[in-house]
Amino acid sequence: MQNNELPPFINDLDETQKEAVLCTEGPLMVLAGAGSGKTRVLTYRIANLMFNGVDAFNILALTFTNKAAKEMRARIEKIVGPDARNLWMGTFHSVFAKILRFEAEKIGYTSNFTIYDTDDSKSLIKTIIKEFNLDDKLYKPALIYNRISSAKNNLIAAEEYINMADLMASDEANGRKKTADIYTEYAKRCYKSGVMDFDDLLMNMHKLLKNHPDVLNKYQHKFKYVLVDEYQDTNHCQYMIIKRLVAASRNICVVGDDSQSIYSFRGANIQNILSFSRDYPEHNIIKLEQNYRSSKTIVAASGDIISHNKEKLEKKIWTSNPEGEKINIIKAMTDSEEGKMIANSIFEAVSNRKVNYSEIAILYRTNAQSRVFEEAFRKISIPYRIYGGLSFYQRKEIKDLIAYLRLVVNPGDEEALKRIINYPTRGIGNTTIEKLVFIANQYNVSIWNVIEKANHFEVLGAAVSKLNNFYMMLTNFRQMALVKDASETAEYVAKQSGLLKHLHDDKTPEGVSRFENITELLNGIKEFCEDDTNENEKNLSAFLQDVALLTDKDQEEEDNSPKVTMMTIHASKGLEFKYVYVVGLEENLFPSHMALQSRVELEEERRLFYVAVTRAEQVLTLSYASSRFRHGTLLHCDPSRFITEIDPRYINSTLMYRGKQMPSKESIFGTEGLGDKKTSLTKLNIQPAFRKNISLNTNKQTGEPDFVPDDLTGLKAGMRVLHQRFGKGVVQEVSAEGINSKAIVLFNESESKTLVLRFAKMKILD
DNA sequence: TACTAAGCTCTTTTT
DNA sequence: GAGCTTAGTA
Repeated sequence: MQNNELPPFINDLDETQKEAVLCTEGPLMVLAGAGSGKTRVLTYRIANLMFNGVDAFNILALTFTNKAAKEMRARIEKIVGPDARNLWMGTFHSVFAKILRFEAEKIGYTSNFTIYDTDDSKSLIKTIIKEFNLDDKLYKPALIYNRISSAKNNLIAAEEYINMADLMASDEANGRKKTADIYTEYAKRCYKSGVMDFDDLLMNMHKLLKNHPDVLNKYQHKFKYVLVDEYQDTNHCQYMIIKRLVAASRNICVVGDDSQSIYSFRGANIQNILSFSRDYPEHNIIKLEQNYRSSKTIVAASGDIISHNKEKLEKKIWTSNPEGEKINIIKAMTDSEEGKMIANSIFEAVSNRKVNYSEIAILYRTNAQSRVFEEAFRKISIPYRIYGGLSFYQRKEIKDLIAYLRLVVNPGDEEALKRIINYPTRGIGNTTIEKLVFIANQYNVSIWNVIEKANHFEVLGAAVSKLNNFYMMLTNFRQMALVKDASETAEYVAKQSGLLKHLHDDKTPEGVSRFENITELLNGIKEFCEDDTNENEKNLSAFLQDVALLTDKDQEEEDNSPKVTMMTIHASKGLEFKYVYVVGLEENLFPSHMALQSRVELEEERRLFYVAVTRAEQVLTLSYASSRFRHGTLLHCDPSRFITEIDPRYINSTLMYRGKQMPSKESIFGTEGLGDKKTSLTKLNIQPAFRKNISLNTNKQTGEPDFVPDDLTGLKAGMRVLHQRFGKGVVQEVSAEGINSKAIVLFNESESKTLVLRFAKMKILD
């Protein structure tokens, strides 16, 4: 660095933040508590490097989401100008994909490799399991995928897996001793197809640096300063790549918060942050402990929560913000009542307290929980936006066109080929495809190679001419791609493949929307080609790489009207809202029943709760339901243990209960209920017999559900009913109208049950 | 071969 | 509630 002047923008920072920005040389770990201005420090740090004469090309900043990278780049650009465009900034996956495409030949790929998403990977694994004649009940594709993924994240290649005694032993113990063979075949098939999965992008990057000293040397000198965001979420593979990259310069700055490590299921290793000091003995540690985001109450409550964890680094988070309101707790009878109560609470906040919809967020543990809130919000017209779930790029029609494009770039792409070889239908049925796969495996070539030589295989019979047509169509597309840009090629492919016509002919509402989505994708490709803010190439290959690594959160919102945000807690990381509702706080749901096996897992759930709570700036509301319809069964639920872990001093004593204010604290903190840590998963006895004759499918022609309980129209509180199993009862409350409505019914003057009307065969007596 | 209805299973979080 | 498989029909 040439000059040591202080940049003018430095005065925007507090003393510790300044320190973190100015300490540019050598290893630095910034432990940044929630709301402590972590992004600010990162952006200013990069700006300061550039201010002091470091070339943008020599700075590498790695993040976990595209959004974080994009935002940071925009903020830096505001400070230092357009030079910020030259920064190497992006997600681990996208930066490494870019480098790998450039260095592909070194590891036996071409720069036209395509990327398998999770679905593609699982589908291939499933195929392999079938080919191996293994029991797919034992060898579940998702399970094997996770096993392979975590091996890759730990830098264990297929050929090494067999030598890992502990892995092999645990596979053997689970009766899945062929896992190693599946991994080997999977890796072979991906390589043969010229394809990388998400984990390969990391593992191959590591392989590249490890086996090619010249390449390592090149990037070590290129990236003079390396910054890593959310360091607590890095896995072993990412950790090793970083370690190699900075070995020469040792200018590594990691920013993270061990209390917010919530991705261990994806291989994240909290040890990476806990042992930074051991890896870099000459390091500095700076702790950002002032929270600028939340009220004193919320900061104190969150500190309370995290103090229950054993594994953590010492931090004292404090704030000079006002005391703020106490935390509200909402207890509902059922999940749909929970939705209704929160909808009312939001309605109240917006109309009486002048809160904007966009300042409100609903956070939940699982995506499936969004449904009840959607229903409740729609009923009283609260605008909302759901993040996660099925994203644009996961829709069938989008994946179909993308599959065509992937095949154009890389005809070896097996999953893409299987997806569209007979879509729209062109008479190449399952039997033919099976034959193709069989031949391909026999000759150890790709399916595409077999199609190329289809004439040589008599077994293919009448299908040969159809395969020839398919081959010619695709060859035509490939030639097109050589001379035209991504946009024109895509349009041509959409038309000539028959995909566009096929969707156009479908006049059902879904069909129309599918057609619109394809049009939108084509527009998106056009924009990609016309976009001159990034320096990237505009060919199909570059576009596909972008798309493969895109997530729902990265999508631009077309309509900017204020909306309530709904998302999983995982997706909420890095965001903040004035009003936050953390919902579904029930034992076995949050903490998840999957995480109750060990202390370590429970601590991660607690960190997740910590993340949720610390998203809130001013008002925090926690809610739970005492019964919930989950996985096809109505369950009795106990409140989450996390609620009891908050000091009652921070909790509002006027509690909401079924829409009314309840003065008593005892109903929450009394003897029954919360204090009791025992979990119960009592199934209310809705016998399978009642579901026997009820099909959950909707009729495709009319869109109507197959079964509607005709006796129950107009069911209201006070009515006497006869239930097939429980006998006579009195309706206490009906939650909503329509097919999914639930009724609380009192049977035998004592036993109250919440019934989903769809499943409850009852008669109205009066 | 293509399509559909019915039946079965599984169900946390995601770059 | 969704995805997948199977069986049956066009």
